[in-house]
This record gives sequence, C-alpha cells and structure tokens, in this order.
Amino acid sequence: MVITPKNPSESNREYAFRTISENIISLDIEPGSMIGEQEIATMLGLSRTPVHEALLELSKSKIVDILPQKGCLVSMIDSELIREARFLRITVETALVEDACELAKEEDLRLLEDNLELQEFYLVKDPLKLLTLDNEFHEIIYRICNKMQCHYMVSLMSMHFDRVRSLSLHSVKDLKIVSDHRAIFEAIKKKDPAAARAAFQKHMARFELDWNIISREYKKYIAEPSH
Amino acid sequence: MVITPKNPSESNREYAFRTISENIISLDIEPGSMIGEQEIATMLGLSRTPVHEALLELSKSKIVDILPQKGCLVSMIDSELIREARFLRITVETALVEDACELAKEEDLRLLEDNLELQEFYLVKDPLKLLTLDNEFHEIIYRICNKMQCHYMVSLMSMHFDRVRSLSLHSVKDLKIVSDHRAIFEAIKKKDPAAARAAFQKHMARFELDWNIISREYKKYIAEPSH
DNA sequence: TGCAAGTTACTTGTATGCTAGTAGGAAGTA
DNA sequence: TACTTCCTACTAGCATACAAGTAACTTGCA
Repeated sequence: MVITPKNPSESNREYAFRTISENIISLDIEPGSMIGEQEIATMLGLSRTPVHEALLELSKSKIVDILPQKGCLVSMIDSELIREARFLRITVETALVEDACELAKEEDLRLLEDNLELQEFYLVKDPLKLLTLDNEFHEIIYRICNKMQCHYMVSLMSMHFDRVRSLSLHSVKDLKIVSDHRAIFEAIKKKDPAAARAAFQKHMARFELDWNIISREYKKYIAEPSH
Repeated sequence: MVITPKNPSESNREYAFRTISENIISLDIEPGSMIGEQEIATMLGLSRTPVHEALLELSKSKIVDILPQKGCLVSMIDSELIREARFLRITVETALVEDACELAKEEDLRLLEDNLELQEFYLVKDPLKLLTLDNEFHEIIYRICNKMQCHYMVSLMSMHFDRVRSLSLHSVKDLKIVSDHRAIFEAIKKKDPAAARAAFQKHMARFELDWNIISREYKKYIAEPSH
C-alpha cells in the first residue's frame, strides 16, 4: 500500500477515501484481497471511523464488498461491472462531446489544449501520470457541459475501468489514446458534433482490444462469471 | 417527518437512509430546512452513527448539504441538478429501452405488464403509489439490460427529480404517464427499438411542462440561480 | 483418524464521549 | 443607538468502547 501525505484541505474521511481508491486503482491493493478497517486506520494514523466511512462509499460502486462481521473484500476485476461502467461512460460522454461543440468557450478550449500538451509531454516519461491526465481531459468536457454531478457518478463507477487501464500502461496504445484525444478536441474546436461523436466512439472502442489481451494475461485477478 | 417501522432485513444505516430519503422526496421534510443528526437519531430510536452515515450518502447526490460544525441543510429544489438528473436519465434510458427490445425475455415482459396493470389500478386511487410503480417500471428495464449498478447511480441523482414529481401528483398528466409506459412496453414487446426510443423520449418530455408550472407555483422551494 | 462441540480471536455495526468550530445573544463601551 | 467582545449552546468530525456475529482452532470423544 502506497501512502501519500494528507492534504491539509481534506478531511480524514476524504484522505482515507483518496488513499484507498488510489491503491485499488493502481493495484497496489490486489483484487480479491481482504483489507481491515483497523489495519488501514493504523497505516494512515487515523481511527476506524473515517476509514469505515470511506469504505462505505467505495462499497456503493461495488469496488469493495463489505462482508459484515467478516471483513472488507477488494473486488476481483469483474467484466460485468466493467461493461456497465463502459456503457455508462460511452452513453453519457457521447452525448456530452456533441453538446460541448456548442458550449465550449475560448477558455475551455485552452484548458483542453493545455491538458493535451501535458499528455504529449508525459507520453513516454510517465504513463501513470497519463492516466490522470486522461481522466482530467474527460472531466473538462463534463465541466464545459455543466454536468459535474454526472461526472461524480460516472467516475465512481469508472474505477472498475481505471483499474484495468492500470494493467495496460506502457503500451503502444498510449500513443493512440493521446491522438484520439486530440481528434476529439479538434472536432469540438471546429464545432462539429458528428466528428466529435465519431472520434469519441473510436476512442472508447480501443478498450475492447485491451480487455481481450488483459483478461487472458491476468486471469488471477479476474472474477469468475457468477451465474 | 413520517416514520415507518424498521424492516427487519435492513441495517440501522439503511433504515435511516430509507426514512430520510422518503421524507425528502415526499417533501415531509421541507427544502431549505436544517436537520440535525441527533434530532433524527432520536426520532428513529438510533444513535448518531448510522444517521450520520446515511446523511453522508445523501450528500453525495447533493440532495442534502452537510455544513461541518453547523448542521445538515436539505437542499432547495435546484433546477441545475434537476437538469443533470434528467439528462442522465434520458441519455441512459434511451439507450436501455433500445437494448431491452433485444434482451427482454417472456418473463421480463410479464413483469412489465404486471407493473402496468398495477399502475392502471392505482391511477385514481393512490397517486403516491403510482410514483413508486413508475420508478419500478424503469427499474425493471435496467434489470432486463443487466445494468443494476447504473440504476443505483441514476436513481441517487433522480431524487432531485422525484421531489418535483411529488409536487405534481393528482394531476391529469398521471393518466398520460401510464399510457406512455404502455407505449414503451408495447414497443419492447414488438422488439421495435425506434418505437421504444420515440415513446421513451415523448415520456420524458412531459416533465418540461410540469417544471414550468411548478417553478412558478412553488417559488419558496426553488433555489436562486447561483452564479 | 474423524468428527463434533466449545472456545477464542477477530471482524464490522453501533453507541457514546470528546474536540473543535460556528452562530447568536448578552454584556459592556463609546 | 451602534458596535465590540465574550460567553453559551449547539453542531458535525472523529476517537473510543462495546455488542454481535463469523471462522478457525482446540479439545474431547468415538
């Protein structure tokens, strides 16, 4: 478990939530492992209460599963939940990029472009940073469309998604992701909804290929189909 | 505040969450009013802890606003959040009803039809029951498409929406809502995605009219635009 | 050896107590 | 009257204590 210092502006509960989330997404906490409230509380120098509340929030997206009187299970990578997270993102964000063509102001375009330049800069240097920038790029689009509450809901579910992306860093595909983002940006800039939609859907389609490879390579992390 | 008995299968936290939610949606707790953890805990016969956790969850959808060291503010009816909730539902469920045309089995169609018959039965008798049935109708569609996690996320946000619907019960429009549902059902039954999509969008469009009336009639409950 | 009952250690759920921060009113001052 | 300062009452955040349930181990018996 990787522990970063507590940001002074965040509450203990937020600190616990952020730390646990980051470690689950980065796979520093392994899928399928059990984590105890006390254990984490001690590591973070907190009491159980804020840790308990953080785990409660995480359990809402099913990224952890609280088993009462037993413990807290970090969920296995679950293709059904990933499918849902992906469905939600594709559906919502396809609509958003179209709207963004109308709504984006000069200032918004500048934010997107700054983000893109950072993506290009970190492309070879720091793939993990790239994942953060990727998420920020999408967040800017939510902000352009005044849909930040939707963004919160979608990103909670996207954790399932992000965890798989952590497994496929450092790959050639990163290069394509950044150029996808640029294509989406250009379409918004040109106020071309159809092009934006097409670029976005091409972008999200890449994941399907990843998943086929990863689901073979990391079987130990993948949940059995339930039925 | 209306208090129903605790269901034996639910935890104290779930009981608190359900009770508070119901009272906010039904407007038995007024928009803009302050509620204290202790106050609610006493009313429900619980300690502050499960109430605190319930309020925390509600605050994630911004239906309440926790002001640290001050209290918990039940949010005013906020047209921006309603717009977001509505956007999310329309976007997601439009995609779902199309998919449902392929995925719905005989058994699913029976569930939908049973629900519809109840809607028609309660149409004149109990408009509040109708709201519950309405939500259940939509939930069945999520279930048909195996998108229950999405359903959880969307329904959290839909509370903003449901609260406004509570204000417009007993109106002639109820009749149209039920016939809308039947149109959606028939389209799914005939496996006609285009018809399902059209029927659903017609259904959701009704809200716009409601909102215009209600926002004039209940000004005391409506938040000022922030800017 | 194999199995069953009892015990113990450990888990989360919940209650309670303490801390720190807010708001509003009382009292004092010009 | 108008303003400032202090005090009191109240809030949620958090720590801690206890309750209740689980699971694994130990013990005893056949």
